[in-house]
Amino acid sequence: MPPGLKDVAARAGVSIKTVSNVVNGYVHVAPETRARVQEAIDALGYVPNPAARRLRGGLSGVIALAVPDLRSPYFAELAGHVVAAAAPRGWTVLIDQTDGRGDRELDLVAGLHRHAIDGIILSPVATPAAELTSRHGVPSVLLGERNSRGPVDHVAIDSVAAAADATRHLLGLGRRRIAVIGAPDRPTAVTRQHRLAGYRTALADAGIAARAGFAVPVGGLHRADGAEAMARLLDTGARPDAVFCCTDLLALGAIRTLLERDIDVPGDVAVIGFDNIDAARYSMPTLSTIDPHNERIAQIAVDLLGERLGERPATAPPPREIRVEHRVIARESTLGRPPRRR
Amino acid sequence: MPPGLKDVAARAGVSIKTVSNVVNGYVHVAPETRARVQEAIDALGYVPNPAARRLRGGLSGVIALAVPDLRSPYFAELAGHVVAAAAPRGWTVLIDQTDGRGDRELDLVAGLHRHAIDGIILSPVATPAAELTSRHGVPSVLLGERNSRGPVDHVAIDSVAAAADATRHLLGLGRRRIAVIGAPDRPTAVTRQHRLAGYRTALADAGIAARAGFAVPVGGLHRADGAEAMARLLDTGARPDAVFCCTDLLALGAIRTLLERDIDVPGDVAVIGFDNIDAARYSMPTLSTIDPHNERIAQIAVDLLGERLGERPATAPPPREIRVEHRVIARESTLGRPPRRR
DNA sequence: GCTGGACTTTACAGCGTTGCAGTACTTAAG
DNA sequence: CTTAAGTACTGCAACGCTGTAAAGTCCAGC
Repeated sequence: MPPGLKDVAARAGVSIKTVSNVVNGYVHVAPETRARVQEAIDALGYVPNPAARRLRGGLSGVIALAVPDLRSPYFAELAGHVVAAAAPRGWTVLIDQTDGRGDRELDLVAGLHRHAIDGIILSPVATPAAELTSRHGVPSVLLGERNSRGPVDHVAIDSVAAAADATRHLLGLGRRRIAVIGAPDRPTAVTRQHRLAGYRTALADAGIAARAGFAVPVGGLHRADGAEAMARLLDTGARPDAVFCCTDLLALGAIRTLLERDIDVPGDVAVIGFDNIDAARYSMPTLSTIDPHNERIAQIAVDLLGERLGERPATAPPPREIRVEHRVIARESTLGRPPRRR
Repeated sequence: MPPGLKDVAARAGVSIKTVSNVVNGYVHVAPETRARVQEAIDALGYVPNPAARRLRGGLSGVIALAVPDLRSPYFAELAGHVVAAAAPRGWTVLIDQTDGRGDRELDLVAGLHRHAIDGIILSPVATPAAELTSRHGVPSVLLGERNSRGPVDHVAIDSVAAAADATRHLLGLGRRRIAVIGAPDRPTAVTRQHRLAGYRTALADAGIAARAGFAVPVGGLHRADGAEAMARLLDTGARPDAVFCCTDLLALGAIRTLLERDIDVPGDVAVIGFDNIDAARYSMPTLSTIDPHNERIAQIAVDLLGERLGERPATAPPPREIRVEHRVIARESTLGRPPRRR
């Protein structure tokens, strides 16, 4: 049985509360007493019991992160950043996989784990922000694109503008027959709707009419979906000279199809993705993309939670909307490879 | 303030304990009473407080998973499988990133979060199994290759045999000048030592002498390390006709360097990796590799924890060693591309 | 010496839950 | 009719911790 304050107190010859005071850094403890207590703590290997602290009304030091699927690199990297950002505060992160299911997202924000966690960072894909109320809920931060203001804090890039920037990058290279892979296949796919909107905006601004069949919907966001969508596009006889893919994974799949058919990237078709996952830096060719600064987003999300935890619910300021800058990262899949060496 | 048993009891007109009995499925509750209590639970949105349960000596429904870094696809995918395997049991997973630091690994097994979690699944990279004692620790399961029996349950493939199989696959294709990328750069890198040993065994069995300089050490296991190691190998003037890489990420980096130098894969150099991460199925060329059946490993690890949680510590059986079958997955990076179509 | 104040330590209650012990009733067995 | 066994429910205590209140200690200043 692990030791508690009781055991430490007995060993140090003081009251339970004095040990508690030492553990919590209360100032009015005699140095000599503090030393004796500390010695007992070390000797017994005492660790405070967060369950008891939590029960007492305190914080547990655990926050939740809800993502659709860790097996997707984008969310895995995001999760890694969140865990890393939480560590310096002594927080650990509990992971929920929502599988993109709206009911799971709602349950979580409604407070499914409310007793176990101090706050939740949610990367929702299926639920409109306005519906994400937190009844008995815990402090929440939403990540990613949302089309309406919700009742909780929100951190994201301007997804429409980013998609437009990606498209303009292709336009700037002289491409005019620009397709898009990853059009939404259902109305709840908010993120993809934004990206499609940005694509359309950029084309319209350049005075280019949208071509029928150049917006290819996908059923999922996996490499396989990108590969399959690209094949479908080519099989219609379409011959784009550039493709904007709504995620890097789609782009990597699309490139795979292009190369299999001996279509040069970027010679024949330039490809740009979105997310700047790690794999984009090492693919062949390396993938141009939009960098949403996930590390910064993770840090801000953790900081926002940190602020909320320090607030009285009564005096809490209204939900905040934080906009993070994105940037276009131009790599080989649009610029081409540098001169070869051997 | 979220409702507790007290509130539910008041609403249903029964005692606190009866509500507790309903929540826990105690059999001797009259159907009519049960229905009334259930109605109150639903109306108030009652959720049991795991902190209180835990304090009372019960289980919290939270397990920990310790991995070096979620931003590495191998561990991210593993984590995804663990979270998915835990979900049907109603467990949530708390993620610790150890950064490959032995002290963190030791702290965790020693019971750093002992009060918050019911068990821990650890994927250690820096600590010999024998040192992973759990003093006040919680039920633990170790994943991955270990060179000595430890005091806790352990699930892994036979890493030496798997590396030998990978090397034999290259030998079977007629390759004789086989290099290895990812030799350990320090003695604690147990996993890589095993894989190097398997490589050497296979070569020796085939009567091939090890060449000096054909075992390239790496400082990390990232794509960049693989790319850099491959460049280093080629810059020495070595001309291998095959490379066994200790991880898929190293292999993808190595392939990147080869292609940049116009060395055909697998025409000039066949490459095989290890891990079967998702990216290996979609790289260009697709990557041959060893599949360690991570999904199965995750499932077994969760099941082992489940068994341990149901046991009295006194009657607990001794640590188990579970061996999972691996298999060689031959793809384009060793077999070549199928005929092209357009 | 006495008062007041700062410093140091302590007792107690209660957070939400469940194991245990126990009460009150009902039914079956002897 | 008595006893035993079973069913339905309840009350209490304790898990480990910390906020509050309060008690005890010490010393400066009058």
